[in-house]
Amino acid sequence: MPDYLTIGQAAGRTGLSVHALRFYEREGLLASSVARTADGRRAYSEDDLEWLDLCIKLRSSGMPLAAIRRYAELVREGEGNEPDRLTILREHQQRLTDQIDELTACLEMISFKVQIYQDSLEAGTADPIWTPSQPA
Amino acid sequence: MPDYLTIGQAAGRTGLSVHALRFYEREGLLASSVARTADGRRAYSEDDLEWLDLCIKLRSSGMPLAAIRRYAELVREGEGNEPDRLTILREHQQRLTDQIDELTACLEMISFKVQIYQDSLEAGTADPIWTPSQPA
DNA sequence: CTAGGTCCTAGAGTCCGCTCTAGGTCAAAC
DNA sequence: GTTTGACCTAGAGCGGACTCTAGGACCTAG
Repeated sequence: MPDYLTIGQAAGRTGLSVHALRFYEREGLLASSVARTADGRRAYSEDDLEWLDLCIKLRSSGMPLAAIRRYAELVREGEGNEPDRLTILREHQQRLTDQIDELTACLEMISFKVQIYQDSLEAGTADPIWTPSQPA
Repeated sequence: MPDYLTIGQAAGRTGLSVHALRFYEREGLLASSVARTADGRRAYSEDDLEWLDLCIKLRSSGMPLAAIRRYAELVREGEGNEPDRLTILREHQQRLTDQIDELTACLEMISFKVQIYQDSLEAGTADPIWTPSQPA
């Protein structure tokens, strides 16, 4: 009896809402089905939580639910499809790298703008720096 | 007469769709209103395109349309609200930094998983590395 | 015994960011 | 002179990811 958690507790620990937990399950995002108590309530194991944490990381890095579902399906199918899983992960890895590069570029631009506004605000009161036609 | 572009050309140059260009305008995301030809067609200036590029960068880094609209409003209002603009930019800058950190963490996790799958696939054919209960 | 709290299911609703449609104008090409 | 193609407006529709509601079961405390 490796302590199981109720859906409410699982929500507390993962940061997902109770609704989202049920939703993820319905959507087939879980690698293995959540156990139920005698009266039909969900009982989350540590493994379930670990998997959920993976899902959260994948989601928060922009992987669509459909892709997570696909990955979960492969895991459910069991051994033998590791190359397919690897492909999914590597594709996401690539997207992630690209995304970080893009965000970094955006950050640079924003930082540049922030610097300019700051300088102008510090220098005098509201010195216009940008052309009137396109103050940014 | 600094050459103006039709909406189709503007779409080509920005990468936005014609629909999206009209949508952004309707949503008040533009800093200054796009000129019109005698017969009512949009005529985009270089300044318009520059502003659109800024919008695209802000969007692609996750700034919601509402925030871009707010920023555009401030710019339309003219000088005097630079501190407010700066605040919006700095908030986004912060979110961006956080987001990059988060993505970097996710990337590390994914890369770790990729490494493990790769090692196991290279070693023998499909060596299970993960506990049966939670193959990731 | 009843009020409150947590849980259940199925399905409807919401928000965001577009995307597409309908119905119409205009100009150039055939 | 009609067809093609780019443009116009207003507004409907869509996909993704939740989020919430309705209606009901069960348990615990007062």
